[in-house]
Amino acid sequence: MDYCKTNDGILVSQNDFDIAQTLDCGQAFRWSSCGDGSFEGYFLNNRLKISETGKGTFLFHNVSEDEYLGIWKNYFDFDTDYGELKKRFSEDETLAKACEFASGIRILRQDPWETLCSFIISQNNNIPRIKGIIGRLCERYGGFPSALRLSEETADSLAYLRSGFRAKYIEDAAKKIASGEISTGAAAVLPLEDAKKELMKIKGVGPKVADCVLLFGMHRMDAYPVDVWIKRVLARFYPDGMPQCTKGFEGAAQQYLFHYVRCNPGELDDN
DNA sequence: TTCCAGGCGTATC
DNA sequence: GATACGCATGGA
Repeated sequence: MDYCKTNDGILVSQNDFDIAQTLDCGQAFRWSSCGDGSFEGYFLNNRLKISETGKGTFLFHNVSEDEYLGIWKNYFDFDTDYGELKKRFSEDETLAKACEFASGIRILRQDPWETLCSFIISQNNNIPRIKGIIGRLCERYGGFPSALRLSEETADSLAYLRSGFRAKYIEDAAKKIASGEISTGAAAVLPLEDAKKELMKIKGVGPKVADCVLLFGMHRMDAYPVDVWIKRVLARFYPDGMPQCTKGFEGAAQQYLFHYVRCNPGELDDN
């Protein structure tokens, strides 16, 4: 048993997991630090406070056993062996450093629609402002709005978000998902390139956002988003593409690298 | 003031 | 298919 019930919630023993590294590495935008190492946030409309009470031991505050097993265990991807992944990745020198730098990153299993909407907002934007826009969105609707609810809006009625040119993209995404014209469920089982093409029928969804949705919202570990930071990593270390040891799990490797170079931009310098 | 931010749509060649 | 440029907003 890797968890037990306590009066305060569920206590979980888990390797290869760091709360801040996982929730604050640019894959999710609805979590905030409590300042003491704990984080509070949401998956859909399920609220959670999570703390590390000892090395490798985590408290899911005021969570029932059913909620832990039915929601959070899956959200944090506790059934995937990231130790094994990191072992494979570490055949590569740069990846070895990245995995060691933030060894507790896990790829969250987020909601496809929320992830789609969030990464549309993320384009040509910075993380604090992305969080601000999503925060205003959730405040307005008392939680992250469904595609159906948002499909009633227009770019003009979304002006309160102050999301700039992205408002018309949010409108298009909401309408295409709500109508069923685009189905994330259908895209999930397509070959990677076909799934990307399907998502890219939405205005404001290009290759990078599509990969983010596939990786962070549909857990397609073979999808790896190439943003400005990963472009720099590829140019500096992998001119011929991601190394062979990442095959099938390029997305996870990408996330270790992304976090590593964002925190250590000097590693990109030639020397 | 200017530059930049987990890009993309459009025009142009 | 490749490349250049504009885009809303706000923080550094």
